[in-house]
Amino acid sequence: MNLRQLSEVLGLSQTTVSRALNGYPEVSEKTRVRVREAAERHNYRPSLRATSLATGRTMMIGHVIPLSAREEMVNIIFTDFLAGAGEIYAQNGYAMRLSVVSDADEVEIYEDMKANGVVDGVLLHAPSENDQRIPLLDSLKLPFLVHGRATGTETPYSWLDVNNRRAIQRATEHLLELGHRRIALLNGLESYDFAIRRRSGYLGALEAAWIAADTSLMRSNEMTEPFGYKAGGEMLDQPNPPTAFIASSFVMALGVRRAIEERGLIMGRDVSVVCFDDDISYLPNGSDKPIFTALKSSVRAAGRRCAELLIAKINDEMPEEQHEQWEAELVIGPSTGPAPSES
Amino acid sequence: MNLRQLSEVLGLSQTTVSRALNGYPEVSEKTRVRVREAAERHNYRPSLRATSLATGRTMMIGHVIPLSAREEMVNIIFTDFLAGAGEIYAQNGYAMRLSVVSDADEVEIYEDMKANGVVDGVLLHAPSENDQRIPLLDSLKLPFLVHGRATGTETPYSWLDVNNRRAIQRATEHLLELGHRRIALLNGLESYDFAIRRRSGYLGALEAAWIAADTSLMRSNEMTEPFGYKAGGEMLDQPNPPTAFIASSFVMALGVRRAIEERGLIMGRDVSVVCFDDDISYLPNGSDKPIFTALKSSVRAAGRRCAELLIAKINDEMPEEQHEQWEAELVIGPSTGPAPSES
DNA sequence: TTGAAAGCGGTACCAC
DNA sequence: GTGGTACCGCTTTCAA
Repeated sequence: MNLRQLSEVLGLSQTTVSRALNGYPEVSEKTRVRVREAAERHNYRPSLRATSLATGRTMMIGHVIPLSAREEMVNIIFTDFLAGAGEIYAQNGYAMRLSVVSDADEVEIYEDMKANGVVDGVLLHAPSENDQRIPLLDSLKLPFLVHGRATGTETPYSWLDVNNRRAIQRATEHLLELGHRRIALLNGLESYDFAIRRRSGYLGALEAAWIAADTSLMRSNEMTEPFGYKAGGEMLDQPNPPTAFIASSFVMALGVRRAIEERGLIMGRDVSVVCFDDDISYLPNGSDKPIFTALKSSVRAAGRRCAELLIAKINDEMPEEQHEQWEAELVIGPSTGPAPSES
Repeated sequence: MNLRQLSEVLGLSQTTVSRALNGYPEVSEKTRVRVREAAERHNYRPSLRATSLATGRTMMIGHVIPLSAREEMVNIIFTDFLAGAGEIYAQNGYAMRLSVVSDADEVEIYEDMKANGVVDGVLLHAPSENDQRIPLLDSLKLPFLVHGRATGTETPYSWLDVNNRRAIQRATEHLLELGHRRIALLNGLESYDFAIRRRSGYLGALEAAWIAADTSLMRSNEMTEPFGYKAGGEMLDQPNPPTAFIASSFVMALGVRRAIEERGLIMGRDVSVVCFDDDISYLPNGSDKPIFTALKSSVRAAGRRCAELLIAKINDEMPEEQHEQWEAELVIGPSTGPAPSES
């Protein structure tokens, strides 16, 4: 049943039926009621295809997942963030359009989206330093919101980010207070802005404690378990191994844990591991070691907030660029482990 | 630049330009080349809004995530499965439409999708026993493919599923061979078909070994870390505790691990834990215990295959319903742990 | 081989 | 308050 058929059934014009259904004020109340009932009775649903052609709006929000960044994405963004955003989208009549795209097409896809007119706005994930997608989206006049930030970008843009720098700084300070002096950082790919900020927090805390950074204790790569295992193991096999690790993600921390246990070392006694993750908060904590992780609910809330801001933007309800920096809901504990043995 | 403008520039009709661009044979080769070049030069991109209204196809595939099943979804489906499906979609010009929906709207959303015409097909996740969505989608004539199976459904439908029953049966047999007699099952919600199959595999292995199932060793709930922790702990505190656990997901296994360690028990010596997960394969394995888990790559492949089948279905290239049951790529090892101590 | 014109199913301007 | 009608931008029949 389409609009024409419905209007014929009612003996009204398409115009009137359309207006009645969309809440225009000039329709008389009795007509509106009659139309609503008929629409309900005939199970009328307007075609979104037609509506979007006529109005230019698709009620879709684009999320682009570059193929190369899959590992990062899977860790950082997917699941809770998307679930949170999806809830808000649903409440506002939007749906999420997810496209996995090979890196070569990364630039073109935004131009396509604009020209095709398949989305009303875009949510940008995992920006890199001076991310080129931001000026691109800006010039395309496609409303967008960045989850994270891109240092070095002069184009004004709205973003929402967790305070990555402070989170890792606190983690480092925490380990320093426990007496650790050789603290390793297993970071995500430092082409991503969040990883740069995390490193900065790590370095800041060390500097404040008058400890020189040791590059043999700093590694950066895809945030996977195998990398945590490999890098962690190599560091432990060094002449002067670390007594504590800060992992940039949960799965990395699992890898480190495996490396530790394989060498007959005891987590929390010989080596401490701390991790920060936007996504999963389940760091196994039976043994005597610190936990340091953002909560799932915090990420979901971030997804919700991003969605709200983006929708406001699409509806032109945002007068100027908005920026929100969140403190991660960090958890430390329950037991923090002893100081490292003197070496 | 739209079709009309392009055709004016070329001094051709919209018809010819459209045909040239869409590879219709009746266009002369020189015209086609000329049109292609002009389209390229003017950066012409056809509006998907208009195309989909005209053709009735949207090049979108719907995935529905019920709000209540979020936890399950996040574990089972999201990430690798979606990434795999997304790759295939992209290769074929499709995109994924993800909608998070409250449970009350679960039925209506499919009717909406059909009437709205926003998707060309639907991928169904986490079916329950006798899932009502299957006859619904069938009657709506909306092409769909089920990831998983729904026992008790008489409507014919295409599905792709991992062999959940055999996977858990093998896990159980494995623990039995190690000498375990009190093996606990922490299952997902048994309203889901996969959970029913897993339980069946567990019971089958016990029965074959002439061991009576003990309901105090069987629990079913959302597959979260807290549930694994709680249920695992309660079982361990029983007068006659289990010597081994089979967890239906990775995060559940982490919860069990926490419960074990909190009680001063040693993983792999006092208690063994085995888990099966479609998603994450990072069961920490430093200590002496069995690992039993499906691989990430296997799930990604499943996503790809599902997408392929669904696209074939949408394009009417599938003569009859297709069913594929996959053996999970299971990993056992590296060390299997000793037999439980006599009690 | 090319073109004119009628859809697809709505929205919104302009009359009445 | 209601209706006629010209779009939105592409596909597709039918005629030339």
